[in-house]
Amino acid sequence: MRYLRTFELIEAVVRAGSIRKAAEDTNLTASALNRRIQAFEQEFGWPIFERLPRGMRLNPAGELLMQHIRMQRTDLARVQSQVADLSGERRGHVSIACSQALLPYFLPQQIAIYRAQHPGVTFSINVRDRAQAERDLASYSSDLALVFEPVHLVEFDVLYALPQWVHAVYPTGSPLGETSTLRLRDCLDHPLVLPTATYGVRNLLELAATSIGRKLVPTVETDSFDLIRHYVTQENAVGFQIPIGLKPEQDAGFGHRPLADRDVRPGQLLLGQLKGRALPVASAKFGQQLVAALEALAPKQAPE
Amino acid sequence: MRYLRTFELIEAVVRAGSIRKAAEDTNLTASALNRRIQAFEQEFGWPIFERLPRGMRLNPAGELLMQHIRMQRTDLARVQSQVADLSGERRGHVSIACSQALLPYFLPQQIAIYRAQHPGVTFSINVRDRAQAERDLASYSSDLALVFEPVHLVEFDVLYALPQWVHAVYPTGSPLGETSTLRLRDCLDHPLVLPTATYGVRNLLELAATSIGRKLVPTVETDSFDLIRHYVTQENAVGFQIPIGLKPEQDAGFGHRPLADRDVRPGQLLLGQLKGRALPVASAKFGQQLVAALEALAPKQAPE
DNA sequence: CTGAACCTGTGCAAAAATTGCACCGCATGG
DNA sequence: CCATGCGGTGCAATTTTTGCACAGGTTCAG
Repeated sequence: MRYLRTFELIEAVVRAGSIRKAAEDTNLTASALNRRIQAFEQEFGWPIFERLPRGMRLNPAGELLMQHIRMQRTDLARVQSQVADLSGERRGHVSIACSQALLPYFLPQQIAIYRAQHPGVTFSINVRDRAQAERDLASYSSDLALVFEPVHLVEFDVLYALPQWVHAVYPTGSPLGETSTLRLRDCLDHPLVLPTATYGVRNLLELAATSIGRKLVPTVETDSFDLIRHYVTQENAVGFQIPIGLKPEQDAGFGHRPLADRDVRPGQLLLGQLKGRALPVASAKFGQQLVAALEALAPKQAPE
Repeated sequence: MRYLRTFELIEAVVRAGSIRKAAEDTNLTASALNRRIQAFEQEFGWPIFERLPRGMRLNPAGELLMQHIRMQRTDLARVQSQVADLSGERRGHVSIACSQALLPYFLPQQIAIYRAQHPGVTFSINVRDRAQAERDLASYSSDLALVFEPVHLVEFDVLYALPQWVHAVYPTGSPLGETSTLRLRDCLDHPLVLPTATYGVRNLLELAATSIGRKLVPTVETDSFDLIRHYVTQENAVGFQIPIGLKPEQDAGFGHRPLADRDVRPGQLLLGQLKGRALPVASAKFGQQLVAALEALAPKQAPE
């Protein structure tokens, strides 16, 4: 959009940190770019950049303006998407900030279902921990967030909350698969493969361990859920995940089952958006589909 | 703002209804304006105007866009006002859609108080009936609304609700001033000076009259509260108003007192804004002052 | 202390976009 | 049926934006 050029240039300067670098990125001369920034500041009424000997940095006024710019851009996208929708064709783009657990089965399936009906819609999936996901929403860089046990919840509008019991993952044939109920203390006798502290599963486990007077000593600590799943088969270890990231049936090589309710409280997988924001049509509709899909998942996943 | 020029031009065309007329208003040639509109439509991706033999009219896509334009413009104003505020000086503009009853005493006083502290802030006061006031908020043409008994209340965020008992206004010396409690039936024996049906006071009175099996037959019906006040002294008539528009003490020529609670239910004077909208600093602060002022008014105005 | 490497900012001419003018085709309404 | 008012277009004039060269300043390494 031509009339948004000034905003693009401002953003380029913010990103690059100096006019000269931004000028390269935007295929302009530093002088031309410089004058556009100056012209804008004059119209706006206040400087929006601090001039430092090493470049430019947003001042508080500029920060406020940037928020407006981001908001205004995404709102224009929303309008365009609504217009496209009333022209019959649904086009558009859905961006989701989500937890790793959604990657193997849930999201690929849901996206495929949606795209079967609306092939014009594209997706971007950004893997974020729960804190980053909320920041993504706030900066309008994602439309939807699907995360486990988010932290702040301010400015977060919950569209659906799905309870998720933490599952233990163990190699096939492990004694952990035998007992009538799986207790946390039984797991702690095995080598532990744990997610790092930024993850909700780890948090729930730490709480649970503390309350039975034990400590979690991870043999392997990782931010890859994939690694957790695959490591347990190597060393008769035990890993932990939420069931939405696992196949319902036992997989070749490893099995999984929920930990006892009284040991580890269930967490919540939350689908949400930025509070008060009107989403583009495609994102809103995909959100609705996700709600329906999560709803269908809800009762079945309660432990026996 | 230079970069908003395209939007201004679009708005001009919408207002004027044709490119040629809009061209005059904007000091442009029809051809230049025409090409800017066409260029925008191409960038936007869809036409936003219907070409009629007699001019241009927004199509549905255009309506959506206009909403975005209005929103974006007022949000920019908000940002500028916030920036001004963090520069220490408070500048800005407050626009209020309000009922007539606020004009004689309440608003002038409140505005004066506010301006004493912030002389840089200007005001526009738009007298609107309750339905219009809400439309004003929705189209971003007013920041705040202060109205009696609004109708829809969707998209309306209530900042404060002040109960208001309908008062009868009568000439000094009228028997209506004598009784221990003022009943509606006593008023109905006098010639009635009533506001038109768009007003909340009329609405409350109609409801009350119906419930005691009477009908309101106005001698004078008007949309001027001023006329109501002044007419009663001419013909020993009785008018009705809410107390916020009346001096607490009896005025020269006429008196007023609340109608009995059981006859006419009290209405609500509502201060509100558009739901979910972030107001400019000046408007937000003035809103806070109004809330405080209304709060201070609340207990004293309950009838004995 | 010095010179290279950054940075923002400015005068001026070249390039690009916008505009005004004249005009076309078309529907409408007296 | 013709005058009027409408949106749209080719082309030249005009305004705006840009690139180039360069000024003035700070930082940092040697």
